[in-house]
Amino acid sequence: MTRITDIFSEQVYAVVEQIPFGKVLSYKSVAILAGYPRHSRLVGYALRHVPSNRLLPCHRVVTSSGRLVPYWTEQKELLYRERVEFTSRGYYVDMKRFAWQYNDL
DNA sequence: AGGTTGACTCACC
DNA sequence: TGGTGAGCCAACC
Repeated sequence: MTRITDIFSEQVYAVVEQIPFGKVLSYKSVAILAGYPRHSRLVGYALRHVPSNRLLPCHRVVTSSGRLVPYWTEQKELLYRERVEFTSRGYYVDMKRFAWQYNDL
């Protein structure tokens, strides 16, 4: 297939695989690092369709405001296990402290 | 071929 | 905080 997301998805996966334990990245940042700055929505599409056999820490990808995936209750638990902390009301990841600073590479 | 749909983001209020 | 509306763009009817 020649769908753009086939190539795109591979690059997205490659980025997500590199997110360190205990850190998160926004869809937008993943899109930028994958080389497609305006395709944050497609990152969501790609991650929603990750093959089940593929081991990928996609729970470490959140919205730019730090929100979690709606209706994916397991995600918060996974992040808890990595000692990722949330804002007082618990709706947002504390991005100030837990967003991966990939600029340091 | 064209409208609808998002695991999105940003600006505003 | 929280809602809305516009911009985004390929997949999917």
